[in-house]
Amino acid sequence: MNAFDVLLERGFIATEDDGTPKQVTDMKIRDILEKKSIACYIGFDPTATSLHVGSLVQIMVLAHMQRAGHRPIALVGGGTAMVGDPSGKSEMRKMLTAEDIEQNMAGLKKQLSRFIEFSDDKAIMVNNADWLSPINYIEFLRDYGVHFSINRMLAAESVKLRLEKEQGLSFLEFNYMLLQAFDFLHLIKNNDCILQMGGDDQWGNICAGIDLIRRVERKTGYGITFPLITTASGAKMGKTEKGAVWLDGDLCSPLDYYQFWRNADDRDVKKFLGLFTFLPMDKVNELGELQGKDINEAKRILAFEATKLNHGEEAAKTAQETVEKIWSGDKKGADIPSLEVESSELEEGILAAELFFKLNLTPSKSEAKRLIKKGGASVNDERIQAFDFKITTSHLQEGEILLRAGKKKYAKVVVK
RNA sequence: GGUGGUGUACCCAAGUGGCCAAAGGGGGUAGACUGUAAAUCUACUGACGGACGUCUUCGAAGGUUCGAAUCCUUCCGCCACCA
Repeated sequence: MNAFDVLLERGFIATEDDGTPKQVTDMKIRDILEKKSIACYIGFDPTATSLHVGSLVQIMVLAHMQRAGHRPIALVGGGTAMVGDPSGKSEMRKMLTAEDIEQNMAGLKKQLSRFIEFSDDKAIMVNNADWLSPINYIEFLRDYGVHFSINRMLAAESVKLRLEKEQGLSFLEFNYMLLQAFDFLHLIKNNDCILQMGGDDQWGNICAGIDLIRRVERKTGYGITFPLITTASGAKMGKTEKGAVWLDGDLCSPLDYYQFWRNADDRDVKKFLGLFTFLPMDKVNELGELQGKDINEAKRILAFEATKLNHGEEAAKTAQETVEKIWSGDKKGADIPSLEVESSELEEGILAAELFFKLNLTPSKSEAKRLIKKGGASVNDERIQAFDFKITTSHLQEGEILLRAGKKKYAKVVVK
């Protein structure tokens, strides 16, 4: 099957009610993907040291492309990150220093490598700062500025939105579109990259690139965008204030990562299986049919597969075992966060709230006390009643003490 | 450059001298109910302290006042119109 149909089938590409694909600049791209091997790209912003699950759609798309025999290019917006994309944002983005960007890029490559094979240039990562930085303003205006129509740019949805809102739009941000268009032009010239993809907030930028390519190179570029994935409850995926679900294991442990998927909304399970695993579609459909509590089996598989992709099979197995041990009531030796304490300390008794805080079960001691008051904290699965409850050696069970915050977060204390 | 407006906690948004750690909503967390789901109901949601106490917070720095998010001064950011 060609890459286009794969993406379509797995739910990456939005469709009309009758099933015809939306957000594709030209359906010819389907035939092209069928008949030959091409290079395609997606841009990532190096705004943090880690990507989070919000970028996973883009990553998976590149991975599917590679599997179908195409060559993915991950473009890191090292140059454009210094400008800021107005698309979809109500605020101006903070600008980053070159050092920040450098550091972030390294993180991104590491993470992308888990999904995409970069060896032998089967995929490449490029930084648009390489060609954007040397640009000379006058030359750029003369050579490319002539090709951009302000009228057309103003009509772009992303720009229109900002103009309507009271935030307005600075000239700096307005230029983002030109730079991104230039990226595409650069890649089609130097890497034969004829396809750009991205989130659907990138539609206008992608079209601008295609336009520019037609005018300058007399070639045809193609674009496909993907709808923003929201959870069934309407929230943007993986972007909770406190816990953006990062791909980096240091920022979000494999265990938490596993649990994130395990706790997916019923209504999202089928969609997620298609988007975020490589399971064959008949398997996905089969799992998607499950109803009622049987759907937990599908979530189990989703969590495992998703974790495997990001953290590797070993980590996924460990996470799954740990979680299932805990839920089956067997908490001994589970691989959960732990803290060592001196036995003398424990003999005197340690404030439970203190331990909850130290084990990151709560962000502060106050929060821990609140949790206890709410009845959400327990020691060895017994609810703590008093906010100044002390934990002592009497709570030791086979050398450890199990702490639990809420239903799902566990940690343990062990004696040195 | 001129005029007017605006800057509040994770986000949106009230608040124009004390009753403001700051209404309301969203989000988040917890409890009940369940299927580690959803929906619903309830509670919590600055930090620290044995909960009535202290400290830090309302763009920044100063000032007036017994007392300021609220008044004054300067500065910074953003917005709109004019030029």
